Amino acid sequence: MHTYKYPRPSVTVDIVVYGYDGGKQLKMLLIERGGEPFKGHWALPGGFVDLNEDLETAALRELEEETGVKDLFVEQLFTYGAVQRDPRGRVISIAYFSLVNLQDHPAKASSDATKAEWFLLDELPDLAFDHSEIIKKANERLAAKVRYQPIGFELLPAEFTLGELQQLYETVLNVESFNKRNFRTRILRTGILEEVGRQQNVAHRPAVLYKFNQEAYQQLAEQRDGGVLRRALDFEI
Amino acid sequence: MHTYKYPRPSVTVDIVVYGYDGGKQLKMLLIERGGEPFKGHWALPGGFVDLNEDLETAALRELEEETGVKDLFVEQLFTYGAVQRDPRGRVISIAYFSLVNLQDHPAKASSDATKAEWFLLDELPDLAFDHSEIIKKANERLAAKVRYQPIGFELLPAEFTLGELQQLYETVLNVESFNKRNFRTRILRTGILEEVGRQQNVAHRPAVLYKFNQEAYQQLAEQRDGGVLRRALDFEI
DNA sequence: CTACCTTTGTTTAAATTTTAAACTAACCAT
DNA sequence: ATGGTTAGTTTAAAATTTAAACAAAGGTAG
Repeated sequence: MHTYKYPRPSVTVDIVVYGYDGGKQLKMLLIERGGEPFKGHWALPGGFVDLNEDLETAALRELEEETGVKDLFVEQLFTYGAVQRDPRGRVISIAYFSLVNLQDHPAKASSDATKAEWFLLDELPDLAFDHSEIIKKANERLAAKVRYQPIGFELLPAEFTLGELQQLYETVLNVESFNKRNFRTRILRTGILEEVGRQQNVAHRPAVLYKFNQEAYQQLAEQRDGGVLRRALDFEI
Repeated sequence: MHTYKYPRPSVTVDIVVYGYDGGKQLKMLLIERGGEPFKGHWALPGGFVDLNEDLETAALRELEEETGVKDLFVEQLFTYGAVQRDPRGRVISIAYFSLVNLQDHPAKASSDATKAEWFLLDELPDLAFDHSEIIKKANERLAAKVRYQPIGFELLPAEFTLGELQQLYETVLNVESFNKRNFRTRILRTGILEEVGRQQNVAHRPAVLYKFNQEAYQQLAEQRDGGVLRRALDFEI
C-alpha cells in the first residue's frame, strides 16, 4: 500500500498505431479488453505507467505486452485528463502515436488483452473510454504531419517505386489521385530519394526502385518549418 | 492521508505565457519560487492538479494564483514525465502555452510565488526543473504555429495597422523585415482583416486601421492544414 | 503658404513557378 | 510482331510571385 498526503491521479499511456500494407486504406491496432471496466470492448493498447519508467518507455512496454508489436518510433500526441474520463476514478492518460509497416508488425494478443487486431480505419468498432476522441486527434495530427514532414520511412518496405510512394500519400491524405508527373518531379527535387535499381518481372515498363536517403530524410523531418517538403506537396491537397 | 494499492505519480501543470507590447521582442512570464525545491529560482508558473478539476482549469487557476494573469486562451504543449525531472519524486507535468497582449495582462505576484515578472525572451534567467526544455519546445511550437494559423488576435490591441501586424510577424519569426508590399497583398487577400478607420495625428500619411474579422480568423485558425495562410506567409520566412 | 520629410499604399512588368498535354520508353502476354 | 499497360520526359501555356517605380497623405520647419 502507498500513502500520500494529498490525493493523486492514476497515470496511463495509450498508443495509436497506424499500419500500412500498400493498400488504399490505413489500419489501426486495437485490443479487446480482458478486464473491467469496458471488459470485452475494443480499445487502444495502453496501461498504467510504472514509477520508475519514462512515459515513452511505458508506452512501448504496454504496446508490446498487449499486442506483441515492438521496434517502432512513437511520438507524443496529447494528454487526456477530463475528470470523468475513466469510471475507476481520476485517470490522466498520455496518448502516443506511431506509424508502422504492417508486414513487419503482426498483431498477437497477450496478457491483459484477450485479442489484438488491425482494423481498417473506416471500420473501427465502438471504443472504450474516450478513445474515439483520441483517435480523432491522431487522425488530425497525421494529416497535419504529412504536410511538414516526410512520411514513408516507417510505412513502406525498404525499396519502393514512386507509384507506391504516391499511393501512400493518397491513402494518408485520403485524396483520389494527384498528378503523377508533378508528384514525381517535386518529390525527386527534395532529394530524399535514392535510386537503387529497377523492378523485375512486371508486365509493363519496370519502375525505378528507390530507398530513402537517411540523411536528407532526417534533415527534412527535423526542420520543423518543413519548407521544401511543404512546397513539394502543396498541390492537389 | 490517501492510500492506494499501487504507487502513483504527482501531476502538475506548467504554463508558458508569451506577451507582446508592440516591440521587437516577445516577453515571457516567470515566477520566483517561494518554496523548496529550487526556492528563490525563477520558474514557469504552475502547480499541482486538483483531482476534481480538468487539466486546463488547473493551468488557468495556478497561473492566476501565482501571477494574477487571467482571461486567456491556453493550448496544450507537451507532457514531461522523465523519472528524475523533479527532486521531490515522480512528477509528471502537462505544459500549456499561451499568447497575450502585455497591456491587458500585468504581472503581480501572489501566494506560492514571491515575484512574477515579464522577461525579454533573450534575457531569461536560469530556470528550475526542466523548464528550459519546456520553453525550447514552446518556442518551436510558436514558430510552427505561425505558419499555419493566424496570430495577432491575442497579441495586438483591438485596432492596428498593417505595419504593426507586420512588426509582430517579424518579431515572432525573428526575421529582419520582409517585403512590405507583398505582406500587404497577401494578408489582405486572406480576408481576416476589416478596415475600421484611419490613424490620427501621425507625422506621415495615416495608415488604415484594421481589426480582425472574427469569423474569417476563426475559420483560418481551425482549418488545420492552414492552406491559405501558409501560402500568404510563405515568402521571406 | 510652400517645400520637404516620412510612411502608406498602388500599379505593373519581368522573372519564376506551376500545370498538364503530348509524347516516348520498357516490359510482358498473346 | 502487336497490343496492353505502366513508367518516365519534354515543353509550352497559364498562373503566380517579386520587387521596381511611382503616387498619396499627412505633419513640420521656415
